[in-house]
Amino acid sequence: MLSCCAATAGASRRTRCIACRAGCAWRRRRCQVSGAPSSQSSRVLSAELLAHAGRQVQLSGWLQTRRELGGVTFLIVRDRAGLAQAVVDRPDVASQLSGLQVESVLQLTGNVVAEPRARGGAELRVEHVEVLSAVTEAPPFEINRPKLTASLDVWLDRAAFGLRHAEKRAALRIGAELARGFRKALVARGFVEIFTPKIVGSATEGGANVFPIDYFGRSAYLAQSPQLYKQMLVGVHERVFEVGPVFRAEPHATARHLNEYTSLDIEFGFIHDHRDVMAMAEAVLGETLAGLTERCADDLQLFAARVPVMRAVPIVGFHEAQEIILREYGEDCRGEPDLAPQHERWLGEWAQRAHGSDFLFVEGYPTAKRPFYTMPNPEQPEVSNSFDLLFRGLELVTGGQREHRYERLLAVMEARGVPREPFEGYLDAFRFGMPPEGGFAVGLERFVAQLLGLGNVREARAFPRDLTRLAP
RNA sequence: GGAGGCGUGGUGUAGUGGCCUAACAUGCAGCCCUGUCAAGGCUGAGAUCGCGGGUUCGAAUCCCGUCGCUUCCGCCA
Repeated sequence: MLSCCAATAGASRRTRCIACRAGCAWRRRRCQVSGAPSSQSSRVLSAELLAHAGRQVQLSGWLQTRRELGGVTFLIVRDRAGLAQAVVDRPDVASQLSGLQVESVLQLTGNVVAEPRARGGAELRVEHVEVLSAVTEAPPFEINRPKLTASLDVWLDRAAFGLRHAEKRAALRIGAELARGFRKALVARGFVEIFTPKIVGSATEGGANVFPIDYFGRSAYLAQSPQLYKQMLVGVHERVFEVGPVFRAEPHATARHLNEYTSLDIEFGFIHDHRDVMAMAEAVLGETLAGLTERCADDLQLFAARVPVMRAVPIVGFHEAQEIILREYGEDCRGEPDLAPQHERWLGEWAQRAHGSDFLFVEGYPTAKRPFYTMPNPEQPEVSNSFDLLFRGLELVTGGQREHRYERLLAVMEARGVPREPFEGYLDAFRFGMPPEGGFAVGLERFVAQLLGLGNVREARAFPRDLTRLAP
């Protein structure tokens, strides 16, 4: 029952700890697992309990479960590293616990005993209890069960409490780990992390609606994408990425949309065409997923999640995709400028069946359906050098090559009726030298949701913003 | 913006014209229990069935309105 971080850290270093009392060989050193400095406390984490057998320690955490059997009471304590069992058989200690509900925060002192009957192989025989936070109100729903029974709406309204459930914690850790792995893979490839403004003066891309805000009396918007800024920064760093929030004001109410989500964005120069961007997406996301398997084994197991191997992802052209839908599923969407969600689900199913792949690249969407900065195919301008990456039938990534030629960019903007004035700052990037470039964006919460098989993206975000939910 | 589904103790569900004085599980409270690990046993409290109107001898149940939630579509990651 280890979290991602503690699992790997604990496996190789768990015996080194100054936290224990006299007799410990590692005294005066900093605990490598808990990070506790020698002067602070003698706290031991749940995952470290067995390594401290025979010693007196402090175990602190939330009271996850209490099982009273008359003369003996079992306490399951939760801390950041997992769960540990503590046993109370002294009436004076037991009386201190009366009236306390689950989630009370306790600091337990006692001896660690190796005990095969306890989960984790050891338990704490409690001699002293310090109540750090007494909870006397019965919780709104049960969070100490393997499955959370409360409905999405109910637990999200009490998210500060509901997120403590094992599956919710695990889903958030998976998201954190995906972001971490993404950063690591990109830094290794020479990308610089950037932080672009989330308050912007103009509604950049069009398409998606934006949230207007008041900016010292001027109208401004919450950024719907770092797109334009990351492109400008390609002119600065050549390779850039950002992990940050984006805001979409579309009034949609579906299981796959959020009005605020985390976008994993990259953009880089000196490419030949969008195929280079696809190759980068495959390499970076593949590496991110591979790291996840070893770092989050326990969390993944909670969901019985199968982590896909991302290698040689099949690529189909947009029109080819429509032909496949017609041939395999009998619906003729050829003429339509985009793929509907049902089409993407079919394509995901087909990719699994025909290629054994959880992923599918669809390239060459109609230029007219893509934003103005999209690079058209030089042979067929009505087809763009763009792509989507479907993950188990859901649009996870959008990317492509961008128009880097200043004069062409101006011409496209003119033809599409995009006003030049608000984009002068953007255009400077191209006026003063921009290599052929491209990039992509990944929806983090969608990634987590698809990976874990969550029914709703909202479950992949701590405090989701949707059509009606603005708090907590 | 459009379409469908669902609102019943704290939570999750059953009940879809009279058998409902509303059931079950879990949680909560009390009692019993020294090896539990979704602990077990006994007892108890807890819901005017989202709200308003209507049909009917009779409504949790049917109809209308309204509010809330949810899913799908449009759009997107």
